[in-house]
Amino acid sequence: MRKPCCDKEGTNKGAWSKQEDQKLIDYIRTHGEGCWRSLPKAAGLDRCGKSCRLRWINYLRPDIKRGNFGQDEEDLIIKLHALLGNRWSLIAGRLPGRTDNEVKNYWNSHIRRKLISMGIDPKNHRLNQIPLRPQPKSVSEAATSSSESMNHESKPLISLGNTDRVSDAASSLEDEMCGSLDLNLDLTIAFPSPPVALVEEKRQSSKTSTRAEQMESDQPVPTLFLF
DNA sequence: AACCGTGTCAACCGCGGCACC
DNA sequence: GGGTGCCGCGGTTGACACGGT
Repeated sequence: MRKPCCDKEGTNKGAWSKQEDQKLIDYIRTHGEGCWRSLPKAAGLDRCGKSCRLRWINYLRPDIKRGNFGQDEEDLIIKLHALLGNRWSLIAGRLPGRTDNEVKNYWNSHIRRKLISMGIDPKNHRLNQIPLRPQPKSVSEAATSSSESMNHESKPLISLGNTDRVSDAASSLEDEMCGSLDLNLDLTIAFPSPPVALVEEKRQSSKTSTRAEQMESDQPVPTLFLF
């Protein structure tokens, strides 16, 4: 029997106050991330470690990019979702400054609806009915239709079956890569907006590194990688 | 102005994976 | 090899905002 992640009694829940945010920020600035379980006590917060981690990652981290998603970001999400399924953390890893939660929310509230209205099944990116608007005009619509065209005929880009499980997506991805799909997609996790010093350090070392490593470190915009 | 339906998004919950002993 | 603890992920919930009637 798994123990609950924290003592549910005596821990705050719900929205974070400014004071709580400040405590968390101060603590992480001083001690760095990690040890989430012991962090709340050390930082003087009546929260469980998970809650602290989530708050930091999704909201307080200094490199978070807030605000609306750009068209290029939306296109990228659609393409990555077609390849990876609901692996939001991997998708978010390709969108600097975006969190998995934000990507997931944006997908569920905007993109999913959009695809459905176009007659596209958001689970497998397959055209499952006559689109309401016959001639797509926006970039994302074009992106989606290009996914279709990349995919020869109307075969789903990823065959997710009934469950939309990620392992299926991953194996299908492998199949696709072995097949004729010519996408140069590196799926290793990229840290969103690493500290400048780190980037510089990596740049220096990349002079002697392999081409793959160079590509990994020199990717300012994910779309460069994809397309 | 009040009510209701819908959309959005921050936060929670439970589970799986991994590391350590 | 099995048990335990922690972290991270994805699904879900619930509060709030907003627009329509």
